[in-house]
Amino acid sequence: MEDKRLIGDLLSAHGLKKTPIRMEMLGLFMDHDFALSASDIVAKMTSKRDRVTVYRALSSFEESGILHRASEDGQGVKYALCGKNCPGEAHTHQHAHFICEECNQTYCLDDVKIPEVKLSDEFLVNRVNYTLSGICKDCKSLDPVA
Amino acid sequence: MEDKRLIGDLLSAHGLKKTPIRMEMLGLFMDHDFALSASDIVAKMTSKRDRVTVYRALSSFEESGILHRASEDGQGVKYALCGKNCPGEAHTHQHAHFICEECNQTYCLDDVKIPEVKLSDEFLVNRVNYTLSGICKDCKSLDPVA
DNA sequence: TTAAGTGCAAAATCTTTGCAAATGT
DNA sequence: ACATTTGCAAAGATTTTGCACTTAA
Repeated sequence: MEDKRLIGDLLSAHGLKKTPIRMEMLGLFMDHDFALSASDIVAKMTSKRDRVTVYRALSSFEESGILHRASEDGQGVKYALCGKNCPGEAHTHQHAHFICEECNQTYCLDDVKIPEVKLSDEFLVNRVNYTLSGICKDCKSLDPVA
Repeated sequence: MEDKRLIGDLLSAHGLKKTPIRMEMLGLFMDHDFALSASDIVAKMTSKRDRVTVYRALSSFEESGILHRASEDGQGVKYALCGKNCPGEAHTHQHAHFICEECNQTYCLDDVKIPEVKLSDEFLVNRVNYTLSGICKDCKSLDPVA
């Protein structure tokens, strides 16, 4: 992974320490184009780590704006890297997500803008979440049946 | 609640038994215009009931198409009644949901159609979930600050 | 009668909190 | 040095499973 410097910079830029665990965690997010849950991460980490540490790192990353909650499918919240579109604090993550029903992976569709709707003034809208689900490219090719 | 017959019919129509618990559960869903989690239901049930029974009834209702998963905010999946728009098995719940960040209640915006987007053909879309969040009418009136 | 639903006990997850020790800057 | 991060232990919450008992149809 040549992104090591990038990851380090990302951490420092947010006032976080470059510890092995956090470096590895962010590496995982960079290596996957879909969202990861705490459990996903623990499972993928080479060096065995404590779940608690992962939870706290995720919270920390979310607070710092490095990650955002991409989806909460079935059990467990999933996180994804904030792209360039993420406007600092105001986390109106204006892109859609796709969850594969087969492999349960969550993809960030960074290029798909969330269409707007107008709501009755009974509601004050702060955030929008647009999540599609179905079959992803990988599972489609494996599955002869549609 | 005069909907008793309605609820009973709903259960029979799906080949389910009209037990007191299930009747009461569906009554709760009819009495609220927002989604309920298993915990919400247990808390609201007059007669004290087992969580397990509630979980199993919810699964049963979801399978039958009486309820659908409306949102999964933070912890716990929430369910809502399927409206007339719900096309039987193919649960493309084409209406938006609103989650209040203050009281955590989930509203089904049955009248808000989900806008379509086109995805690359890498993805086969089966379902769409469009969830807005912010402050609901009740919390807005209580909160002088916006 | 008999399949569906219930209740209790128990376990598997997921997540949070507190505190002492270790680590990065 | 000092605030951050970690690890362990422990607890709370959510959800699932197994089995015997009850109940609606």
